[in-house]
Amino acid sequence: MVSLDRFAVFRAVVEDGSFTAAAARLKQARAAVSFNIKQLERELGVTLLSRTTRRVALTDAGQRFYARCVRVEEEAQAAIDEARREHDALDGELRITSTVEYALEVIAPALHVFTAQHRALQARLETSTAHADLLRDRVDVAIRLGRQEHFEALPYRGALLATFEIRPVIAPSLLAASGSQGERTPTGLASLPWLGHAQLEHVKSWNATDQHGKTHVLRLQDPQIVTDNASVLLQLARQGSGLSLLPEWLIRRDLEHGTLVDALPGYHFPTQAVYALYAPGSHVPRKVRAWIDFMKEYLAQPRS
Amino acid sequence: MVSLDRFAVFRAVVEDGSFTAAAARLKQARAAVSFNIKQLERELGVTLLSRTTRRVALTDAGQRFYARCVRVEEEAQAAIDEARREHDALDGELRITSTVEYALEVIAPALHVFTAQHRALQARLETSTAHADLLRDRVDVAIRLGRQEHFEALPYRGALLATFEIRPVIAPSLLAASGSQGERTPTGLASLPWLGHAQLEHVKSWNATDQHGKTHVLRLQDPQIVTDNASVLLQLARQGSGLSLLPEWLIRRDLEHGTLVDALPGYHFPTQAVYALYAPGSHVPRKVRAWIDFMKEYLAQPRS
DNA sequence: TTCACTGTTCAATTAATTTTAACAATTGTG
DNA sequence: CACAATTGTTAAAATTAATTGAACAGTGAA
Repeated sequence: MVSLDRFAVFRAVVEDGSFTAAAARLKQARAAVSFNIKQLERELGVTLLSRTTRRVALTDAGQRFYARCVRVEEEAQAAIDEARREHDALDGELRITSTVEYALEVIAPALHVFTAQHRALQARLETSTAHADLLRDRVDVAIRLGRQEHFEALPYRGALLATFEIRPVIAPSLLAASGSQGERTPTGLASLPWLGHAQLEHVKSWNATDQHGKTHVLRLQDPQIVTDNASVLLQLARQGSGLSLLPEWLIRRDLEHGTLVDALPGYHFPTQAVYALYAPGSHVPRKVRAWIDFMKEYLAQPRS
Repeated sequence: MVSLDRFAVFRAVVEDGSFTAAAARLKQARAAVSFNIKQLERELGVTLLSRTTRRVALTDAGQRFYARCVRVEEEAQAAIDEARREHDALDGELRITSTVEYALEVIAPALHVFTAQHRALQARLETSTAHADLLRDRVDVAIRLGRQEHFEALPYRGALLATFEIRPVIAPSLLAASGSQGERTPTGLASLPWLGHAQLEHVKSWNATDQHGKTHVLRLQDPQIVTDNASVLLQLARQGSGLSLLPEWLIRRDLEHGTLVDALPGYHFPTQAVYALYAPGSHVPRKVRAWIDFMKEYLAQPRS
């Protein structure tokens, strides 16, 4: 009913003392100021400014209304400023979700560096297997792993942070004990026991590419053990329970320590993506942007 | 830059939980709500509502902004309500100006009755000879006396309260002492001493109309005494210093007491107007309207 | 799956605002 | 005292902005 936008015009007239001066300040034609004041008075049903062609004076009602106007405008400006400040702020809470394993192996160390750079930020890292509803759970960024195509269909915005490979790994003891005596070729692995991941159980073969770009199909037996937990899979692999395909970031230390060895060195497996998903909307909060940019850079440089 | 009118739309969405419900409450199309929210977010540069087609959720910034919005709207509503209340109120101050004589004889007794009817009103009656600038002096109503045409040119709005006559009066002693021995006719008065009013000094003749509607021209001598003050004129008349033309409201009691007598009973003089001038503007405060209406009624009934 | 319902988009319509220019009223200046 | 300058208002035109209605794509429940 009453347009609040005219408050600013009224305020300008009062403060500048004339319609002309107010128009100059507002960078509008005098007629526009006149129109707005008239409309405001009509909407209120009250005369705010007594005016002849030469003098403008506040009425009683106008006097009080002016004081109110100032307060309204101050409150409004505070609201606007706060929204923008919050948007541009590198403080407050940053809520992140990821899988347990990735959180443990990658996010946690990364967060250690990130929060050291931005001490005003409080990170809240939630690990969940279920894919959370970003909106319902008020999550700022969800780190998801998988094939790129898989995320492009989601109703979120996503940024590709990095890619990684799934590597076939095996305990040295199992490799030594196998009949093929350390033969690390596609055919040599076919007879080894296989540890399956629940989400990939149906995949009985993997495409591996050699140095020359030639594709080899690695056919697998039915797995003897299947689990949905990558950590369990890793543990089983360490124990020599079988050959397992695991993301490179999960097995980095085992490879360094020799507790696991690469079962097909020189061959490449299809890359997986690390995606950061965040709520749609044209304006991304600065802390979200900062975290994503940081992670891109962090994941680009090789880990020590 | 930022339109405050969209705050209400945002608030409705938050409170109703969906764009559709908000649109229903605001009696608008869903598209309008969508448009307004998008504009608001664009103007702020901040995403306030995370939304998929199925769920709407506040962002951090949106959460805080909502709280601010409520305050802004409350302040604005208070401003609007106060302005309207003040406009419709019969309290506060009512500032009136008039000439000293009219204030003394008419306004003061009238105000006595008026303020008794509206005890919350505080009247401030300022008597001034100079015609005040209504706007500069913040006068609500100026009571002015004179010819009707005189006020229609002013940049104020005016209401005709009443009309009155100027009467020629004379002290009985002077009338008795005059040669014509009480002859109260136009010709009989011509030789009497004349008391002039400064504003009317140049007028040497008056048109008087008898009962039959016939106009007589009353030719006067040069006045021996001239003053700009009606009270002084009255006092001089009482003393028998001369014949004087005075407004009927000023001489009412003198005529009753016989300290003055009408010099031309049965003849009529051109009527003068009592005008109430008030500040222009389409909306007249209720207290001003009440005072003017009261005065019209008050002046219409014969004084005791 | 299908269905009902969500928020968004688009083009067309409608409404609102702004401007330009002319005007009447008023003040200060020469 | 007339003149020029300036004020707020007005009217019509031009411009912008907002709103609508319909079609759409995504979502969740039966």
